[in-house]
Amino acid sequence: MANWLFKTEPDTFSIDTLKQQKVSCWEGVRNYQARNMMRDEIKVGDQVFIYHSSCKDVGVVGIATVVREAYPDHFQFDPEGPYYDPKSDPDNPRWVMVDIEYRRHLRLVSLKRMKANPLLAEMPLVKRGNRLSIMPVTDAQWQEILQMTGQF
DNA sequence: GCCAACGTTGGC
DNA sequence: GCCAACGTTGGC
Repeated sequence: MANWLFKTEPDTFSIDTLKQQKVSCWEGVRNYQARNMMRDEIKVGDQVFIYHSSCKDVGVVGIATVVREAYPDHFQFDPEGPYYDPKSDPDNPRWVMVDIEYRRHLRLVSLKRMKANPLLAEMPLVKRGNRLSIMPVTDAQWQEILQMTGQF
């Protein structure tokens, strides 16, 4: 079983939204590296840290689990929507999404604290300029971040 | 296939 | 709102 971190802008979709919906698709990923991870590696039962970006309290805010593996992201075919990709072929969709289920909130683990923790130095998240919206998290990193919440 | 221009991401 | 860093695009 693997662990992941998914970034989201809470103004668009937050951990609270996910809690309300319980299960949600993770649409709108338009980056090949992130897509490949969804398509090839993310499995049902994998654990996911939800991370809030571009907001006041940037950091890890909760946990979800994967409940459905990669399937075509239909938002790529909606010309009215923000995730439209005119170059994607309906017979061979370019973009996929997975479904995740809300598990729990966590006490915020801020990006600032993660950057200051040597044990997390290898996370793509804390490396300068990294913009991956989906990234793998090692077991050690997962445990360390849980520890940093002070809840466990 | 190179690479400059451009658009986007995302922390601050 | 600024701007550095990155990915993508498109001319050649």
